[in-house]
Amino acid sequence: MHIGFSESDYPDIRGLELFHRMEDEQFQQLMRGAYVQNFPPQIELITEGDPSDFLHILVSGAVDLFSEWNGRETSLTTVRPISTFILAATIKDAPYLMSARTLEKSRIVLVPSQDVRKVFDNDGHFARAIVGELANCYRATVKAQKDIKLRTSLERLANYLLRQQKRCGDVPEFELGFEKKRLASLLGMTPENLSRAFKGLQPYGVRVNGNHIIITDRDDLTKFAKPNRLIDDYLS
Amino acid sequence: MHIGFSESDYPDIRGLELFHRMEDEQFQQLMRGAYVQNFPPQIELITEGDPSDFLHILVSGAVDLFSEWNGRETSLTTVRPISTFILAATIKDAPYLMSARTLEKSRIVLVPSQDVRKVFDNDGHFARAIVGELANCYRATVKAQKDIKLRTSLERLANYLLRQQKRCGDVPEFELGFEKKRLASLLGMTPENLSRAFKGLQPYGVRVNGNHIIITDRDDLTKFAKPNRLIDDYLS
DNA sequence: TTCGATGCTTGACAATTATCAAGTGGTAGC
DNA sequence: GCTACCACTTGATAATTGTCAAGCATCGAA
Repeated sequence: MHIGFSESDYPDIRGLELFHRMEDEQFQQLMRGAYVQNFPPQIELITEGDPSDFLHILVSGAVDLFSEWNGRETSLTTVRPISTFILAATIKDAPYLMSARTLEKSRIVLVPSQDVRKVFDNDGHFARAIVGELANCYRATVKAQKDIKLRTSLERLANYLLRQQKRCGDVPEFELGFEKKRLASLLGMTPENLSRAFKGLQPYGVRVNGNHIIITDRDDLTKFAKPNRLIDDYLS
Repeated sequence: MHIGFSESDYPDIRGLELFHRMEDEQFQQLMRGAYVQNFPPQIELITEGDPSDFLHILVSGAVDLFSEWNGRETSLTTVRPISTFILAATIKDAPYLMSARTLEKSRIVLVPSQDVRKVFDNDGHFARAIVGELANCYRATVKAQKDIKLRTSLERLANYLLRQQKRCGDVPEFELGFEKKRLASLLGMTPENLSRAFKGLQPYGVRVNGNHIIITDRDDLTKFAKPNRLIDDYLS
């Protein structure tokens, strides 16, 4: 499973906002201790509560961040390339708050947390870039909290569909980004409830066929969903 | 309402983790443009969606961060002295995601966001301190998300009581930190449901009299609440 | 091909939570 | 004192969501 670091990954990683403006020397230092692994699907990469030994950078594939308590489990977010995850735990040298598992075959760069903290202490550009990244993460979770506290599951699904539609280029037909089981977990509901929620959106012009979605009357759905930029916009 | 900056606030603010290690000159630059205001209770300081013109530092009093959507409202967190709020919006120069209102008479330092960003660009210590602060905020919201997605309202209340008990020094009798109406909102439930939830915890040794709580059998309550450090601990 | 596993759906039912309406008690202001 | 207001509670009811069980379809392995 373990593979030596390939320099072909360098440009992609260097291009990340997080590493873009840092000193070349510092970047090299980070990469020196780093290595790459390819993981098959459904591998648990991280278990919540463990010490954060590595900053993870997802180069390709997809990773689910989830959490468990008292026998229940919920998905909190999905990481897509190219981006880092569990940055906050790395910086704070604190235990992971979420577990992580691959959804697909994934290529992941592992940077020792110790190195990240060291470079963070020495490189102001890097520190500032981390601020940007953390602020984004923070604001994303605040939006997620608003979504779940202010909306019913039907409303959350409707807004998810509109967001996904936008991500797919505002076309009337598109694919659901996830397995329905996981979408349900992300939206904070059971698969059964999701199944019924799709039916509940039929009157608003939502047609479902497996993972294929057709939105026949976008205005109608929007009127129901009432999307809000302070909850649903990726930017800002 | 407006009062000129009093230097008596300096030491308190300087003592904040956020400002502690920054260059003295930079700190002075921040404070030069800052000013202090005293607000009565129930004043809306910030409206979500507005541009973030000031970093707020709560010197005394208490502030509620909340959000609205489609006629509904929910409290997301409470700020207590001495700490900053809406740091992420300030740094990103992005609109506020939450509104803020005073709960009590509050003394607040307002630092122009522009100045914060300028000093942030120049002072590596400040940038690093901001990282620490943001990471804390991020991890706090992740915990809140887990709390609400993995627990029923009864479980959330039970765990809140245990947290509050610990905050009050692990004594069997203590005061609820909030108006019940607000606590309900923080816990993501209606006041009626909270009222019934308190009754639901009676079998586990919870006695309520107004804002005064007595926990007669802490072990029993703990057995029910199943507190978890990855959700309920302030640190880590 | 068959088998078993898994994801999804559906129905029946139960638990949880919200809504609406009414009532209590306290408090601030007249 | 009284009155109006507000937080809180309680009961009745409804909406939402979850649980359990069963069935169907798909897929991959034997």
